[in-house]
Amino acid sequence: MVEEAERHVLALRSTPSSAWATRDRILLEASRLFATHGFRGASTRQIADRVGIRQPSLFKHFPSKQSMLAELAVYDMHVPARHAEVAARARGSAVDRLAGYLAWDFEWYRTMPFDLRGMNEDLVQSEGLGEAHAALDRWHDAIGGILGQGVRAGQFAPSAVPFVPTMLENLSWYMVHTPGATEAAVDDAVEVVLVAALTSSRQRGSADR
Amino acid sequence: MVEEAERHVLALRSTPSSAWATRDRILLEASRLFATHGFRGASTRQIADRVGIRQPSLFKHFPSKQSMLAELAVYDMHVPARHAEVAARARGSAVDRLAGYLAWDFEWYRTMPFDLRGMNEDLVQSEGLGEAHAALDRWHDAIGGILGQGVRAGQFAPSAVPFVPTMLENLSWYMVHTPGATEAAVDDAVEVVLVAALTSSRQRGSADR
DNA sequence: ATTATCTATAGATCTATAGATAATGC
DNA sequence: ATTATCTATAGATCTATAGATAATGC
Repeated sequence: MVEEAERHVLALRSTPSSAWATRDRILLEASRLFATHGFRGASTRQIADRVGIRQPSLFKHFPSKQSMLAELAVYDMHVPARHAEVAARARGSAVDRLAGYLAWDFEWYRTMPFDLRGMNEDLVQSEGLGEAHAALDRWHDAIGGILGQGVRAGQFAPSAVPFVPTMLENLSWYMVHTPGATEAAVDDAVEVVLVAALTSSRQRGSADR
Repeated sequence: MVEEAERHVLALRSTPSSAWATRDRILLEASRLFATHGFRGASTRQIADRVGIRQPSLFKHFPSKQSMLAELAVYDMHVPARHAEVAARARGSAVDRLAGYLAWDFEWYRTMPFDLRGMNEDLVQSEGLGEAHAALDRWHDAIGGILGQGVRAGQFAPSAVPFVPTMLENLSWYMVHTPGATEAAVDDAVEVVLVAALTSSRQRGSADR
C-alpha cells in the first residue's frame, strides 16, 4: 500500500497537475489549503471551488475530509518511516546510512507534488489518525537508532544528536516550501546536517570561538 | 508596547500559572489548544471550558478569537524581530552577533509560558494579521543581514546560509515543545547552528567524508 | 458602582447525505 | 448501464452580542 502510493506520486510528478484526474486535483488543492489555512480552517467548499466542482461532489472521491488528510499522511509519514527503517537496518557506517537517508528524504520532499506544510504530529493526533501517528513514532525510532549507533562509534556528537531529528524534519519542510530548491540544495542540506552532527567538524568548530 | 509585553511575560514566568489572572489563563489555554488543534480547530467553547468559565465570558477579556492570536504573535514574532534587529545593528563580528541572538532566542522560547507551536507565517497571513506578518519579515531581514555580513567576511559558508533561518526557527520550536530542555540545551543548540554555518568547521566536515 | 460572570440566542458557517440530472462507455 | 456531477438540505457546529445576575471595591 505504501509502495503503491509511492509509485502513484512518482507518476504524478511527471504529469502537469492540470492534466491530473479529479481525485488527485482534489488532494492537491486540499493539501494547499490545509497548508495555508490549517485543516479545520480549510473548508470543503473552498477545496471544491478551486477544483472547479461543487462541494458535495468531493464526497464521491473521498468518504470524508479526514480521509484526505489520512492520504496526505501516507506521503508525509508512512513513506518516510519505511525508508528510515530500511536505512536503520542496512549495513555500513551510521554516517553513510544517515547521509543516504537524508539524500532520499530531501529529494522526496523537494519533488513532492502535494503541499505537506500543514501536516504535523499534533494534527494527526488531534484528528485521530492513529496509524499516521504510529508511523511517525517508527520514523523517530529508526532515525534515533542510526544516531545512537553513530554516537557509540564516536562519529556523532552526543550534544548535537537531540537536535538532528528536528533539523531534519524542518529542512524537509524547507524543501517543500522553497520554490527555487534545486538538486544542489539537497546536497547542501545533507552536508549541513552531517556537519552539525559529526564530532570531527564539531571539535574544530568549537575551538574556533 | 513590545517592551511591555516582554516585561509581562517575564513576570508570568515567575508565577505558577494556577495563580494567573483570568485573562492570562485564557491566553495560556488558547495557545495550547491552537498548538494541538490549530487556530480554527480550537473552539472558544473548549478554551472557556479549560479556564473554567462560560464561552461568552471570554469576550469580556478579548474582543475576538483573532485578538488572542494577535497577542500570541507579539511573543512569537514582534519580540524576536526587535531583538534580531538590535543584533543586526550592533557592533562586533557577525559570528558573535549571531551567537548572541541565538542564545537570547533559544532562552526566550525555552522559558516561554505560552505554547507557541501553533503559530506560523501561513496562519498569521491567512487570519489577516498584517502586523505580525510584517514583524516576521523584519526578523528574516535582520537575520539575513547578519548572515550576509558573515559570508562577506568569510566566516559563514554560503551553501549553509539558506538553511540557517529554517534551522533557527525550528530549534526555537524544539525549545518550546521539549519539556526537558535545560539551559545546557540552549548552549548546545547555539553550538549546532554555528557549527553548521561556519566555514572553518565546514571544510573539516566535508574533508571527512 | 463597577466589574465579572451568567443564560439565551442570532446568524453564519460547515460536513455530509439524499435524490435528480447529465455525461460517458459498452 | 455506469459513472460523475448537480441541487437542496439536514443537523451540528461555531463566534459573538444582548441583557440579566452575582461578586467585588469604595
